[in-house]
Amino acid sequence: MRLIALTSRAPWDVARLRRSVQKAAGRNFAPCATCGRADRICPMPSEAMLHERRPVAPHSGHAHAPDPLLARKLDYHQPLSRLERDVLAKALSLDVRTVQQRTILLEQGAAATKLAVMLDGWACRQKTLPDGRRQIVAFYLPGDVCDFSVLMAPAIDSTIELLPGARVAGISRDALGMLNRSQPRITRGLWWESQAAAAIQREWMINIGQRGARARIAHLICEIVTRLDAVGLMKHGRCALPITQADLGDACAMTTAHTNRTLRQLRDEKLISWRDNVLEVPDREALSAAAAFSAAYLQLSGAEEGALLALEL
Amino acid sequence: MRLIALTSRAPWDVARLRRSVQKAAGRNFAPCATCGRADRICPMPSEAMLHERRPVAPHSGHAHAPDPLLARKLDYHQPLSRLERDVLAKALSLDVRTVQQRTILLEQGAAATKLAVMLDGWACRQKTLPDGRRQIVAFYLPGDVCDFSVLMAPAIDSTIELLPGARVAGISRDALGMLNRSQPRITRGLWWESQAAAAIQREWMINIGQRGARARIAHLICEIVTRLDAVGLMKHGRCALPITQADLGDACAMTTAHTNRTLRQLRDEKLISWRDNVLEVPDREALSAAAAFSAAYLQLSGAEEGALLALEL
DNA sequence: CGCATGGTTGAGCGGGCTCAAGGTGAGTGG
DNA sequence: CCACTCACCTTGAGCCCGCTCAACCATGCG
Repeated sequence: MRLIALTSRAPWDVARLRRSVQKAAGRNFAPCATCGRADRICPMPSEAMLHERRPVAPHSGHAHAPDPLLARKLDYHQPLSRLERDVLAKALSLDVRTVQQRTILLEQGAAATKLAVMLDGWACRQKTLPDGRRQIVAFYLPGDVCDFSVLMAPAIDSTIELLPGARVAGISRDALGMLNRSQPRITRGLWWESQAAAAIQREWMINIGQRGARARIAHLICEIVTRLDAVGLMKHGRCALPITQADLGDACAMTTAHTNRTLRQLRDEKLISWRDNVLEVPDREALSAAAAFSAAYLQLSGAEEGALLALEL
Repeated sequence: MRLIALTSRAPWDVARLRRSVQKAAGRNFAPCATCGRADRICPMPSEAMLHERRPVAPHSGHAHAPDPLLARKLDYHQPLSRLERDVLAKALSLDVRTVQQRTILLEQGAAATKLAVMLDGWACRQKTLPDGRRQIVAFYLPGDVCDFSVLMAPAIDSTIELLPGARVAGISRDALGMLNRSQPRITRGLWWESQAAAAIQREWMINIGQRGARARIAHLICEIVTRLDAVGLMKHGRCALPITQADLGDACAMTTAHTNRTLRQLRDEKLISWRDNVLEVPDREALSAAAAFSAAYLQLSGAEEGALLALEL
C-alpha cells in the first residue's frame, strides 16, 4: 500500500518571485507583433467592437493593441484579422488579475463563471486524493485557455492554481456570448483550442502510463518547450520555468526524490540545465530523441481554413 | 529500462461475437422510451427535419423513433424535446456501421470526416509507442461520441478501434452543420459531452498516476458501471463487458499478468465477477469504497438550463 | 486434430518509492 | 552581522509493488 508523499505546498520563494513579477510588470506593452516596435502605447480597441460585427478596418501606423499570446495560438489554426486581434485583446483586457504567490484560482467543486485565459506566467490544474497524493493534470502556459468546462459544468472537477507571477484574464459568459456573436472565428478557435488541450491530456496519459522516468521527464520538458516556442517564449534555447521539482514530479506521477535523481541524470547527460527557474535546453534534438518526442499531437502545424467546423451554442 | 509488453492484438472470439451481434440485431426498435411499448414500428422522422427549425409537434400515439442512447446522456444536461429526439435519431440513422470483430475505425494520423457516435457496443481509443507498448486512453460506451477533434484537426492523434459487436453512426460535417443550424440545443449538448469526456480523461490520469493496482482496476470498473447505468445498460448489477483483460490492463497501464492477479483478488473479495464478457458487481458500495470512487466528475447530475453556454462555429 | 485466442499462475528481479537526513540560499529579526 | 526559519534541492539505504519471462490451461473453430 502506497503511503502519502507529503510535498509541502506553501508560499513561494519570495526573492525569485519578485524578480518574475518585475519581469512581468515590465512587459505591459510588448513590441508590436506586426511591426516589432514598442515605442508607442497602442490604444485599445473600443468596447463597441465586442458588440458589432464589421469589416476589418485598415489601421494607421501603430493604432492597435499588442497581440495577446492567445492570438498567436489561434493563428496556427486560422489566421486572425487585425480587427479580430484587437477585439480579442480588448476582451482580454477587461478583467485582468496578477498574482505574486501561488494562488488558487478555482477550487475543486466550485462553480466558475468566467473563462480564464493565461496572459503571462503559468497555472496548473491538479486533483488531490483524500490521502494527500496529488496529480497535476495540466500546465497552462501563457496564451492557454484554462478551462472550457467552466462554461457549462455545474462544478469544476479539479483545482486550478496560479503559479507565482501569473497574469490571467477572465471573460464573463456575457462577454463571451457577445464575442461569439460578433467574432465567430475567435470562438471557433477556442473550440479548436479545447480539442488541442484534450490531445495533450491524452499524450500525458501515455507519458505517465508507459514511459520510464527519464523519458517521462524528458517528454514533458519537450512538450513545454515546444508549446512555449509556439508563443515565442523560447529565447536561445532558454525559457522561464516557474515550477518546483515537486510540481514536475506530480505532473509525471513521480516522487520528488526520484524526480530529482532523474533531473540530475538528464543534467549529467547535458540534455538540460535548470537553475533559478530558468530552463535551458542546449540540444532539442537530443532531448527529443531521449523522450521519443513527436510534436504532432500539439497540432501546431495548422490546417486549411475550410476544414473547420464547430458547434454553436 | 522497461521492455516491451507484447500482448497480442488480433481478431476476436467469434462465438461470443455472434451472440452479441444477434442481440444487437434484435434491438432494431427498442421499447419506446416515452411509453415503454415496442409493439409497433415507429416511423423515422423525415430527412427534412434536419433542415428546418420548427416548433415541437405533438405526436400521436407511437409515431416516433426509438431514442438513441446519446439522447439519454444529453438529457442529463438539458432535457430534449420530442422533436429534438426524433431529429437526433434521424441523424444517427443515416450512416450506421456494425462490426463483428475488432476493427480500426480511425488510424492514428488519418484525417477523419465524420463525427462517430456509438449506438451499441464499445470502442477504445489507444496510442501505441514505437516499442509496442500500448495505452488505452478512453473507452467509448453506447451513447458516447467518439471524437470531437475529428471535426477540425488535420489528423487524429490516436487510433480508435471498434470492439466486437459495436454499432456506430457517422455524422458528416454537412449533416452536423445542418443539425447545428436547425437544432442548436443538440449541438450544445455535444459541446457539453466533449467537456465531460475531458473530465473523464483527467480522472484517468489520477487513476494511472496515483492509485495502486487494486484501486486502479476497481475505479475503472466503477466508472464503467456508472456510465453504463446512466444509459440504462446495467441490469441487476450486471452488464456486458466486451473487452479482454489485456485491454483493461492497457487502460490502467498495467501488465496483463498483473491485471489478472488483481482481478482475481477483487473476485476473491467478492467485489466483482466477470465471466464470458459479463461483468457482475454485487455490491457497488463496497467496490466504490475499495476504489475511493466518487461519480462527481462524470457530470451526470445535470445543471440548470440557463447555465449553458457554448461556442458557435 | 491443430491452432488461435484469452485466461491463469509462478519465480525472480528491478525501478521507483519510502524514509530520513543534510545542504543551500534568501528572508527575517535581533 | 548573526542566528534562525522557511522553501526548495540533494542524496543515500533499503524495500516492495508491479514487471518480466515462461509456462500451462480452457475454449472454440478450421
